[in-house]
Amino acid sequence: MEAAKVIRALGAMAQEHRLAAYRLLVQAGPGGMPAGALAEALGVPASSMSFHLAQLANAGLVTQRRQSRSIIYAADYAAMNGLMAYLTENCCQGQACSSEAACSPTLPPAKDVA
Amino acid sequence: MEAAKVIRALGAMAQEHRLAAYRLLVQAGPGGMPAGALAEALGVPASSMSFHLAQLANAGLVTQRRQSRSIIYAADYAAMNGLMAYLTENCCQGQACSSEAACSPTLPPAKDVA
DNA sequence: TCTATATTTCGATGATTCTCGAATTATGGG
DNA sequence: CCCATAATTCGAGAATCATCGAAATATAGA
Repeated sequence: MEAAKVIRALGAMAQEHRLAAYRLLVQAGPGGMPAGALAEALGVPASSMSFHLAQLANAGLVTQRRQSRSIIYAADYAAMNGLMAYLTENCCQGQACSSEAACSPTLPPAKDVA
Repeated sequence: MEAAKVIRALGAMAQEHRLAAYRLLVQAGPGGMPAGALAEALGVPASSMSFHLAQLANAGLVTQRRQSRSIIYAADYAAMNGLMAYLTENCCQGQACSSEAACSPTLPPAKDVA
């Protein structure tokens, strides 16, 4: 994932309603959720929700498909993986950066691989 | 890490110069880099760089310490770990979300843990 | 103290973002 | 065709962000 796309993805998530919406979509799974349900769940006017969903979609973090009168949004897991991979590689010294392996503050003491 | 802090961290990284600066700081390691070196490396005026570094510091992503006439910035790995942990837990269904274990688009077929 | 270096703060400007009601588009049913 | 539902687009306002030169602050050395 190139830097420009990463910046758009980060910017898309850096907003209260959008982060909340994305979290709901992750919970919802591949089935996704209609825009209206998200708006109601977050207590946001439909037009505002639409604005935020467009940002998420533009950043490639969510997909949209029409189903009858509703438009169903769903989290795009591949995009999230790409973002996590970028951050892990570029912002965590390539460490696995999670509970199992915390970002080491410096390079490993010795190159035990070479 | 609570949502508000996550949003500030995401917003701090969602900018070309700031993402680039943070990457340089990660590469630099715990020793960090002085503000001027970052400004020069990125080709940004000192006052602009200072503005961006303040954002990163405010988000808790970097620390600053004075060393003689320079102010040394360094990546705060704990903050990055917290951010990654939040994203992994809330945006990846708790999967390890990295090369070794891609975010599964849905819950595992069976609960082989229980 | 005077001067040079390193950085931040101030101030002004332009650009982007967020919000939300009103109007518009798309779909489905009678 | 008409009406209701679901969503988006439009338009205007407020708020925040990004940029950068000039001025201010802090440190160090002669």
